[in-house]
Amino acid sequence: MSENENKNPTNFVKQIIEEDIKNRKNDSRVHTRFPPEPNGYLHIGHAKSICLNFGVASEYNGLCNLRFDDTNPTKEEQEYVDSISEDVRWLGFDWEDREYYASNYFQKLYEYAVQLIKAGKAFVCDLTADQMREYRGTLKEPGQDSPYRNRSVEENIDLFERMKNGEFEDGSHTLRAKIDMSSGNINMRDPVFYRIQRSTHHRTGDEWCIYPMYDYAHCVSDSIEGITHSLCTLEFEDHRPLYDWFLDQLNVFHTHQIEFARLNISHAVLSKRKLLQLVQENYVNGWDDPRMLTISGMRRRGYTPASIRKFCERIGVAKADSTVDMALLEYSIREDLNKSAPRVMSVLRPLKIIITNYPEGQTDDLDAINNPEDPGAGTRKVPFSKIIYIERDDFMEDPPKKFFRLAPGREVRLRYAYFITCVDVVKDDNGEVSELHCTYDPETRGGDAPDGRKVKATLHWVSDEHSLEAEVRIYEHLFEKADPDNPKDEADFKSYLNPNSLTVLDGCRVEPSLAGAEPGSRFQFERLGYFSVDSDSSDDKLVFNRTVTLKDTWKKIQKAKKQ
RNA sequence: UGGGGUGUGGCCAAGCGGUAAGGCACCGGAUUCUGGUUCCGGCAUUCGGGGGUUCAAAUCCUCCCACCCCAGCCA
Repeated sequence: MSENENKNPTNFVKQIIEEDIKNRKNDSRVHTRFPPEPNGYLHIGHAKSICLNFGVASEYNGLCNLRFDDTNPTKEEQEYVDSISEDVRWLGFDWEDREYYASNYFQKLYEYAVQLIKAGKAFVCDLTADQMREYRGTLKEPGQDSPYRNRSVEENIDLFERMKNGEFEDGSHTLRAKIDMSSGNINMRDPVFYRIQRSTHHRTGDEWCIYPMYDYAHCVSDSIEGITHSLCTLEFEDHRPLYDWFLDQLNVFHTHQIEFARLNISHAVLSKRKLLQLVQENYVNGWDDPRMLTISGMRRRGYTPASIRKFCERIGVAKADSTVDMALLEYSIREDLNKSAPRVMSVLRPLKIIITNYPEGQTDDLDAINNPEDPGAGTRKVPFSKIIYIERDDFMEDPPKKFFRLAPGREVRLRYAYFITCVDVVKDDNGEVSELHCTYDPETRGGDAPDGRKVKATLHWVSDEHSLEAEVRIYEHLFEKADPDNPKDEADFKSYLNPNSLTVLDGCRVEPSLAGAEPGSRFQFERLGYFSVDSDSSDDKLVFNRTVTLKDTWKKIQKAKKQ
């Protein structure tokens, strides 16, 4: 890693904050918040926001709150607040006792609304949703004032109180801000900020039948919590005038809203709506399906919190719409696991080898290094015997020029074990290679030839008698197309789903040291990739997820040849 | 002339008037008991386009072009 990458990268948000600190704005205090709506699971895009909010807070000796933006009881559930809390914590961030809910402020929000009515800045409107849409105008034409816009303060107060008391039907009345129906910014055309909605809230139960809307609740919540910098995504840019309007009218602490570009990743879909669709229509197996870029999916897949944080640091924070290459995410997890994951040998598609000159019934315990990147990780013993398995891909009967691995008559090294030479190829009735007969050179025990002769390849292997059976789940990109949700595309994003995104390999063989491996633990299967033990794994049956492959130069050469 | 934004290599992204950081990807080459890792080298005479200001412009001005967001009683 270059010296330059280690330097804490700058971005426009930090620049604003640094300027504010310099100018002693808010007494140079920095206080942010991560404000998820508990209506879905967190994904890598949220991780960007989490890292940004908690990151700048800690960098400038400030604080970051976790605040659930729970103003719409029809969509929100406790299940989601639990999963969100777990995910933020897992990512490595601590909000201490500052876990807040917009719903904590419902009473205060109500009182502020009354204050706005008294100031002549809000009115109760009887228009139906359809009527309101007509009065709103269009993008290019101004709207028209509601016929209820000029009700007296007294009448508005009375009506609003009765709304709260449940005297009206859902949707029959709204509380609206009195701003400007001809504004070019539609958000300023007398926006609704309270609606009647009789549904049970996951925290306040049936205490309220009116609920504040985002534009009102969010800015006031920020203000109540003393948030200095309210970071949100670009689509809220034209809500900022309304955000500012409420705080100005209320004359309360004024938080500064700053917008940044949301994250997109190639070969993936990141909107909550689309993720929900994949889950509900069973294109994936739940929110934590390892193919999903949800935090829970990535956790199950084997991603580390550090690798996700590093990824978020690398992609930067800016205002330009962008799509980050999935390769960068994969690089980030490889980089982390290369340093930390214990190495182990596993054979995914076994090809049997009989070492013809190896004594029957003998076992050889060979020393293997646990992690060449970490000398402190020590060594372990790996048993060798007469019958072993190697990867089918590591043998070719008629090898092309650059194939270095095993072939008839050729000698290769078995990692940490012996040099072997292929002397015979046995085929089944279909002409498929069913087993190989090889001889080994006892002099090469440990992997080096005393006479100094070299081999071109080192293969991983596993002993038939000692290895454990395992299921391995191989994942590829969920989408074949780099930009499955291109808005200009006529086709549905689901038509770009990769049919090979999941391949379940049964009958894989793993080395015995993996017995009892805990779910969630991560390993490098030498020469193959990084794998983690799935939550479905048990002592009876080990189940691994492939987190990511190793970089594969051989595969690249093959691909280049085909084209 | 509806409003609000954004355009720097294939993908991100620094740059803030002094002559294009960095990462990923890609292409070499060295080391290697993982075709991994590591290392070394290459990769924008040019910053959406045109004009202008200036000794000097990706940075300032101006016109144009492209793309994104907004018409929920969602967030």
